[in-house]
Amino acid sequence: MENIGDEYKNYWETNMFLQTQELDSWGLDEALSGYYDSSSPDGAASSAASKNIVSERNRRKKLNERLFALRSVVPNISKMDKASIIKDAIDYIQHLHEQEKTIQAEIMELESGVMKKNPKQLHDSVTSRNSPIEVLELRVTYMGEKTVVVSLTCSKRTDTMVKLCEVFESLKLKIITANITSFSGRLLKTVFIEANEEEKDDLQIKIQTAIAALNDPLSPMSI
Amino acid sequence: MENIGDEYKNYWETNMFLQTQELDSWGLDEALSGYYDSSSPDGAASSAASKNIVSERNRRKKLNERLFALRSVVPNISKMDKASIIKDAIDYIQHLHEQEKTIQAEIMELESGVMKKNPKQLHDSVTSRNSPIEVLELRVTYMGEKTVVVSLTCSKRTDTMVKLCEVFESLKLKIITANITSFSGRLLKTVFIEANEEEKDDLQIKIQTAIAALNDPLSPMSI
DNA sequence: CGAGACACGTGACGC
DNA sequence: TGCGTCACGTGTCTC
Repeated sequence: MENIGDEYKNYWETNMFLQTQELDSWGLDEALSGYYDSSSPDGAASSAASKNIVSERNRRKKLNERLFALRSVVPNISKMDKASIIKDAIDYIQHLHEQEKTIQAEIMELESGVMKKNPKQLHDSVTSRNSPIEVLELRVTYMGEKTVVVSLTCSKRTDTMVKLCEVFESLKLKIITANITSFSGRLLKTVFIEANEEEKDDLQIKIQTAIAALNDPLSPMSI
Repeated sequence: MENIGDEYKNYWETNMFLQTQELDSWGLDEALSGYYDSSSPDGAASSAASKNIVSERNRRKKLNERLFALRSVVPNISKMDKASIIKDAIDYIQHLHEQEKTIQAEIMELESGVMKKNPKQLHDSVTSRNSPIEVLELRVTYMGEKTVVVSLTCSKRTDTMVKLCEVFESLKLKIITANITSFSGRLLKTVFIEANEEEKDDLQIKIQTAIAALNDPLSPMSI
């Protein structure tokens, strides 16, 4: 009688995440509810209990759908925990807040630079060390045949493409083929690298630290 | 025996939201757990059951704290429903996404607006003296709809990709979308640029001179 | 009174 | 083996 719970187990922990709509297999609830209410001979009470059960079920279902929707709008989600999903969402919102401030500062700088008649000064101040790389997603996958694919998405800022290339150039990897494409304010870089499966995680760490070090040269991130 | 639930009721629906930390009034859990387990005579089983109970309690508590924290980073929250909190968070994140796109478009416009009058050398220190860019093919084509496509092939050397990006970055073009792919010692860069047909030839000259200037900064190639 | 929202204890499942 | 996570049914409160 607990098999319904089992289905939901699969909902959370296996790979059927892409059809969150069609697990509406609750049609036999009414029949079951009568079975549970063996202590109360009153029909009205059992009806109320079943109502409560199905209502609660719908509430939980709605909540899970909401949670799943929240997960879908937050990039870079690692763990599928309910708590982790909410935590990642919080971190992401705070990240967006910081990013908004950064971008607005950049806009202010650009505007104030336009006001002045000195384009040289403007460009130097903007180019020097502003607009860090904002990584939106970083995915490192082992594809077999000793090849690892790195897929990186970030927002397009000033010199972002240059810095991105510098990062991968500095890591001295065995790059098979690389590709950068830019669209609608985004930058997507895909790199095929010759490496074993064990080097995958290490590679991801390396890339992250390299980008972090480039964004903030002051901190001694070099392990 | 259900008074604990009552406290939590107040936690959600009254005004004690500001002390989400100090409702640690679960100290008598162990004593109660033994009471609940009246069906199992085994002491070890009751211990396990109580462990599960307190663990589950902590899990729920953590989840509620997370949800509360999520609520605190999302402005303009009207309803206190769990589902509504998550929904508002989703809407807020999507709102931030749209806003980010708008602002980035604004930045792009601002940057391309600066490009108008800037005869001075942009990057005075590109440095890197070795391995010049060896252009194998440069094709500039007008595609209609005010778009010009630049297709450039060169041999892959050290930092070639970086330099290539720098070149196009320094020209301050209205780039619609760009793409670099590397294969078998070659580098192919494709750039879609917003420009009229008349600017086509001028564009080709600009790119050639920029690359030449980068390869040999000593010669006064700057128009 | 019912409808909705919540916390609780419980059994099950995976690591 | 425990430990963490989950969905479930239930009792209780508020509107």
